[in-house]
Amino acid sequence: MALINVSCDDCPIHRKSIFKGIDESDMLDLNIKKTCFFYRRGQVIYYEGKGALGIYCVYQGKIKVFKLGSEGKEQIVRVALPGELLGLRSMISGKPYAASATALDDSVCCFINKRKFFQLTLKYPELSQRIMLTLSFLLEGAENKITSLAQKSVRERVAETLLALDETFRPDHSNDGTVISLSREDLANLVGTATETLIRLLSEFKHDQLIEIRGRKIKVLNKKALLKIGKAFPA
Amino acid sequence: MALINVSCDDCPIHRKSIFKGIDESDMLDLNIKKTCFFYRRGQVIYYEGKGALGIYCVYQGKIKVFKLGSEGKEQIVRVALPGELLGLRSMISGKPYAASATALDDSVCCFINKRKFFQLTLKYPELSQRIMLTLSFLLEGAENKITSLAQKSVRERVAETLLALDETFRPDHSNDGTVISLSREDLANLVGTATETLIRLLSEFKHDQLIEIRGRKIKVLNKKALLKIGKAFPA
DNA sequence: TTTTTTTTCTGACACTTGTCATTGTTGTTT
DNA sequence: AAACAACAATGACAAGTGTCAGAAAAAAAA
Repeated sequence: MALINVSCDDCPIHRKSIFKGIDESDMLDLNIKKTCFFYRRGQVIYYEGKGALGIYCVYQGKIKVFKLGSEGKEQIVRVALPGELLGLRSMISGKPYAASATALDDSVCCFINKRKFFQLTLKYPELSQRIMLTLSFLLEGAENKITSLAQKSVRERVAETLLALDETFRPDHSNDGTVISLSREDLANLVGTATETLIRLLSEFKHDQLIEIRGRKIKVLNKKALLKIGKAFPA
Repeated sequence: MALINVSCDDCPIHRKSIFKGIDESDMLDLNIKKTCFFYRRGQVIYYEGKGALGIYCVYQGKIKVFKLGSEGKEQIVRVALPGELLGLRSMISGKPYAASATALDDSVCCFINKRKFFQLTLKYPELSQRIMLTLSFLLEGAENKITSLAQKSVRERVAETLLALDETFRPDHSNDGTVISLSREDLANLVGTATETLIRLLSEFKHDQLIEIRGRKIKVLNKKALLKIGKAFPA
């Protein structure tokens, strides 16, 4: 982890982030007050159990947010991409982080102080509104995941997860060429299964030409078939 | 379902609900504008997929909030008790309900119009704050449930769920005498397992004197042992 | 009450999934 | 480049869990 300097002006997403619509002057101030960090793959942004002093805004890269189960196994709760916030819930509740966050790729995250953030919410009511929307969105995703974990087979969940990742990791507006690059262990921890089981199912999907595997890179070839296996509705 | 008239003054929880701190006059107005419904056990408050016109505030009873899986099986996402809100997320996001809600006991819920509600949030910023807290709380619960479903055995989850219900259903300040009264099917749908499996585990726990079963009523006898089985941390 | 329906419970069995052990492969370091 | 470490893949096996079928018990209706 190292300090780095990136400007909100260059931020690829700030016009789409929850900060859109903020005055020029406040944006400049935010730009100065924030602290940006560069994280190499595998490095930790924050640990479960630690106190939250503010939020992180993902500027670049991919961040996995996970909880540790009673046996020490990671359960990935979500993967955060540029423009998304980390630690929102803990900042709001004032309680310690309920999950840890580490970088899946080399990443940059900007830290925004709690006080600064709450100042902005006071000035911009639409910011509060957008936070509620963000939380609602996360909650909906979490409840879908609960239903999936409780009722679907691992096979179904793997198909579902591959499709979701294919969608999430897709570069803007590109129609093809999405490549999922995660360790098998991370993928398994996202699906909620043992690494070996995940690998077996990937092999099966590969054999059936539903996906293409090159090292740790996975490419979805047959969405329709995966949709059917995952018993999911088309996005 | 039938119209009924209950007053916020008599509301057993309004001093603890998110509406605490609202002016007398606004409270009176809310009291008039709200619509209260009485639901007999099993009756529906709202259906997944329908549009949300406002929120419901639980006044009395127990409400199960559930999603339907791809095979039509219910997954209970949470059980809402007096003072809690139903449909908050859909009202905020403006999207259709992502879950259905039905009464587990004879219950009373008060409906508050979307417009009225947003009026109040504009006047009382602390209300927005409390909504965010509520959403954060729900999200934390959901993420814990994800980890539990992904990593724990059914046996562990049954123990965990029994303890959680014992806590949730406990009458205020009473130290003993909590009785869980749910159908086996609902319990199974809460735990995320087949009804038969749940019943077998209940029989086992009963045999080991961890719980007492009288019809559909379950009483926790040995919390410590259940905690150990559930690999949970003491509340 | 008696009858009917619903719910709970038990048994048998198959199959999905996790665990352990081993080998092959990829990528990193010296 | 060789040596090493990390990761990916496969096999064998046991245990947990879901499904189906049917009996017992409880609740609801007549």
